[in-house]
Amino acid sequence: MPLKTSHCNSCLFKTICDQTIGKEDFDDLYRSTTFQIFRKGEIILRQHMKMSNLVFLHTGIVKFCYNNYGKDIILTIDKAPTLLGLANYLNNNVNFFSIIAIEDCEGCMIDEDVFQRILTNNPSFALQALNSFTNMFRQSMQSFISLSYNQVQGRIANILVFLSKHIYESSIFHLPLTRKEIAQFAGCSTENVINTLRKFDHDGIIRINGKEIEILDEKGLQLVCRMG
Amino acid sequence: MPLKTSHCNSCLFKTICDQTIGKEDFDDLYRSTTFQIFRKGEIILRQHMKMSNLVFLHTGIVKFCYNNYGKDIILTIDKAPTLLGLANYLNNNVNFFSIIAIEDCEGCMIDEDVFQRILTNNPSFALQALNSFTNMFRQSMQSFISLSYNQVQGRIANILVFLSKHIYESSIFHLPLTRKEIAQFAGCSTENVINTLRKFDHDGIIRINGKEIEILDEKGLQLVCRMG
DNA sequence: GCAAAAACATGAAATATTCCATCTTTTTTG
DNA sequence: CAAAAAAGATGGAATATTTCATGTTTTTGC
Repeated sequence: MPLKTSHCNSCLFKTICDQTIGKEDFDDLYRSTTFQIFRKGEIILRQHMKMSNLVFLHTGIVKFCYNNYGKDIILTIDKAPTLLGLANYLNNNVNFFSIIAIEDCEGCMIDEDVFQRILTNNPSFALQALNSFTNMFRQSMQSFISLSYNQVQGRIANILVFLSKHIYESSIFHLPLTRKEIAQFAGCSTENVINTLRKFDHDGIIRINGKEIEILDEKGLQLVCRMG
Repeated sequence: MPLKTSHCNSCLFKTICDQTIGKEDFDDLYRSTTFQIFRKGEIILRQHMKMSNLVFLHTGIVKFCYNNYGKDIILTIDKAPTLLGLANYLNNNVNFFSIIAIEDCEGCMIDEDVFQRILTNNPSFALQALNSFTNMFRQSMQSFISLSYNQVQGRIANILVFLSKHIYESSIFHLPLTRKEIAQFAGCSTENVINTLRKFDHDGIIRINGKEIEILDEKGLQLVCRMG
């Protein structure tokens, strides 16, 4: 595995581990990992499957998908660097949702048994993991609130702000999702997404050029998040 | 504190602690707790406040409330016995949401510093706490999905099933919430709640008598949860 | 590069939902 | 206990949203 070795010295996960677990524990973990490339659309973790891995994502963007009686919905979106599978791991190892690459990704598969042993032996590592989980929980909660108690305009505005702030950290970005996927994220019809984006464009809040989106009036968009 | 002492031998929280932390740690915890009664409507933990307590709820039912720009929404409902404040504790001690008694409650306030020390020293206790947190997360996730991707009928059906299965464990129960609160839970207007409940009654799925609700056709209700 | 598929787009009809006005019933409070 | 307040209920108008039908553009796979 030449790829694995070439990355390992500068790996962020290693940096975190260096601060929280001993060299021996890390070497254990290291031996258990395998480097992996996921192509756009590939399933990294599959809903309902028993899993024996966590994945530390080095590069790329993923979506958290839940299939509800045949209907796909998107719970949230996350980007590297991040540890994937923690919520599932805590759910008796049964994947509560699927995690799917929405652009090409690189990650290291971490053996679940080794992870568990380290978690149990290193409170500070466990606390770090807990913290990461809490952040995801908070993010989900925000989506939850936006989705439940806003109308479609507000939900889509929230999604745009989320993508801009948390995923791309830029006011201009290339949409990684189709209109249909945004609809699955916003919990509305595809047509409604198209019309709403177009309306935002007409109102001068954003500028659309195919999948390229630029937020022109952030204050205006924030207003729609609250009021819409 | 006579009330405190009289309960402590049979306390569930003590039973859990006995399995995961040593006597010395528990005595520490014990000395830090104070017994407290919360009347219906009282705020147990207040959103945005820095808190220095967790609460182990012995009896009663509570709602998790989030105030979003002046609009109150209900995230979920929980009943004793349960540990309250874990999500907030993990969120840098800043209360992410409020927890409010919807009927009279009894609980023990647990000092946050003592809790933290025990959490750090006892991996199995931490894992237990983590597990409790995961359950709450899963519950929130279910609400989230129901709320986002169902229409009002489905959401209200889900709420009825949730109250019946997880809170009252009976097909007949006394609604602890007003129609307005159900609306805050379901993310819709009060009128819509009233009409929908009435429709369920007309359809013979439930029977309403004021705040008394009986689920007559559970299969039918489950169907509405999925399709509605 | 071309054919097929998927994504994007638009408008109109059907449906769901809220908002508002008004009334009755129940609960709270002094 | 009576008055006031809150909750529950109802109907209609206004608004939001979906569904469907249809056409255009872009992407995908051989």
